[in-house]
Amino acid sequence: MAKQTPMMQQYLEIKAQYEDAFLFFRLGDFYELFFEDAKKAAHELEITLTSRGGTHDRIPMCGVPYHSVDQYIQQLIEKGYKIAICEQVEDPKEAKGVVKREVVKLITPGTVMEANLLNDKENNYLATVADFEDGSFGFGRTDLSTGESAVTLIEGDLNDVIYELASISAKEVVVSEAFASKYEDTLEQQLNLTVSVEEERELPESMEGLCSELEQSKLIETMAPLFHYLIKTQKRSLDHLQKVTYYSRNEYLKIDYHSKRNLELTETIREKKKQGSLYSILDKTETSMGARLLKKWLEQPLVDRKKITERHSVVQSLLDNFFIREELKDKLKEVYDLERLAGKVAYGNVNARELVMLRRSLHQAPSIRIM
DNA sequence: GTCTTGAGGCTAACAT
DNA sequence: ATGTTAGCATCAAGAC
Repeated sequence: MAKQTPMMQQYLEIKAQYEDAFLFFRLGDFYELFFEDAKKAAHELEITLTSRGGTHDRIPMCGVPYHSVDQYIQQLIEKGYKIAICEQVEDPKEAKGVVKREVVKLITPGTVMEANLLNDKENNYLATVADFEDGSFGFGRTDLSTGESAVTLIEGDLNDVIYELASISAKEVVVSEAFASKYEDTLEQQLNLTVSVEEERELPESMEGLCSELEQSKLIETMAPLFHYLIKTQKRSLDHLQKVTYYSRNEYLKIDYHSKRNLELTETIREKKKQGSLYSILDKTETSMGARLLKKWLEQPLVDRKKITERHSVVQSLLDNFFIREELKDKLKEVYDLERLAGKVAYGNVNARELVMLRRSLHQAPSIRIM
């Protein structure tokens, strides 16, 4: 390969660390992509592929201005790609030679934090699968935007794993290299999700507290790679993550994929539209948190009689008490997405408008609690 | 409405 | 040797 300019050397060094992601390389007012990234991105995003350099050996390039980068990120995330955002980390006026640059965050389908890329009414799950020597699987999930995590064991085959991944609509799954080489194609094609590899299997010290309620070592081993992946990709505070909860797959009714589709619980069969689904008819929720909970209830019906009765009696008491119900509705209208707001605060990318939303929401909390 | 320009880094090519 | 300039993705603001 021909000798590169200083900036291209810098680019290649950084790119080598993020082989599996599009590297958005900040250059002045633009994020630029080079080489194969440029060719692929130009094709996916339908933008012009150009080049830079001299008259010979020009380097393929495409780019977008910083103020409209979000829409392009969104397109790539929706297609399941990962993106590394590389910023200029010193003042160009002070810099001698090329300005220092660093990857400041990795955006992947399962770790998106930007509100405009997330659907309010749906969780955005990053899953993880561990395969144990006895043939069983560990299955875990985290929604980075709300901070919730849950884990279970699967005594079954790969189809049961696929069922679990499909039932939470996981966007991305963290697995070992060995697992990926065996099943990556199946997972990507059947479930349309992004597969990420993480080898580290020891639980990070900073995450021990989150796993304090897990009693079996298999459960902790399942979650460890997922937490490593989060630390590696996010480069930020993960303080808003809540304790990992254990659930048994027997708590919920198993509905096979085809039945679920035919019941049109959350989307219609032919158009995959929400409108017309059972969920869209039942959804009278006032908050995003409520909408996500309702969806969970529909997709994972309870089987334990006692729990079902409990849930019914709560619903019944609200049905019977018109005034309390209406008052509660009014108060909840003032409540914004607390789960995700908390995440943004811990994460350090909260803005003023969102802080005002947080204040209004918390203001309602005491009176709601009394009811 | 349509056309032109500049936004900010970096570099190749041309000018002194 | 050192200095100046043209170009280069898209988008929004300004000119017409």
